[in-house]
Amino acid sequence: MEEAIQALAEPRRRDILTLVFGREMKAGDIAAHFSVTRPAISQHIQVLKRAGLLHERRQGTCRYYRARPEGLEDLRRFIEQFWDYRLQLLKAAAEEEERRESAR
Amino acid sequence: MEEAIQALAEPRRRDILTLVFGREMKAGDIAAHFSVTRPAISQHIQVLKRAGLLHERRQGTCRYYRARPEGLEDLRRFIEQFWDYRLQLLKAAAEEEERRESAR
DNA sequence: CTATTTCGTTAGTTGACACTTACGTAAGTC
DNA sequence: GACTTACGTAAGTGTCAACTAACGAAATAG
Repeated sequence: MEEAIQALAEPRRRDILTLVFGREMKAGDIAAHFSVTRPAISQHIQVLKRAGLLHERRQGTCRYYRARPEGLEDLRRFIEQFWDYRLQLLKAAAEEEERRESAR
Repeated sequence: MEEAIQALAEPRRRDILTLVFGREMKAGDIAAHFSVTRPAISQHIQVLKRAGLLHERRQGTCRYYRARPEGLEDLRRFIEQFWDYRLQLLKAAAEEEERRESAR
């Protein structure tokens, strides 16, 4: 999870991930979407790959990438843990409200 | 969301958030849990607060903090979007498997 | 009012990281 | 073999952020 959240903390890497979400793209085509140089994007891709957030498929000299949602599993659990607590708070607040309603 | 994910990218800030998850704690007591200096923790707390991830309550000279799950809403949506896609892929794979089963 | 406690804030330093330029590599094409 | 295409990698640079030490502020105790 450490690597995944570090990878997502960079806005451009989130953009890359969104770009290859649900469809494969060549490294060069990905880089073409950004204003920074191609090596910069290549380095971002390596970070995402190392974090388990990208899947690579090689064909000839090209490398195709697509998002790999499984890499988000741990981070998702971390977030969801807090979110469930929020729902629990909301439920408790609603019940409190109901008690006050019926007490009138 | 930008501020939230930046805040969570730092391991110590995640530790702080976990520490005040479901219970209030004084700033000093939070700092006592870590090996770095108190000002360092204080700065982390400010980052978390600015990101909307912490709630502050002042009483006398003390400041009590607790996790504020609502601050995770946007980030949660971002993660969940990819996760839903994963479930969709799994479902498609299962149906494919079923088709091959019944075709035998 | 002075002293103490509990904090936040500022200044300065160090390390990490995103970037560019230059180079290396692997798979075709002629 | 030499050339091209589509990449990754290495070296060097500037920026930002996490930290410590020193200081400031606000509430309370005596």
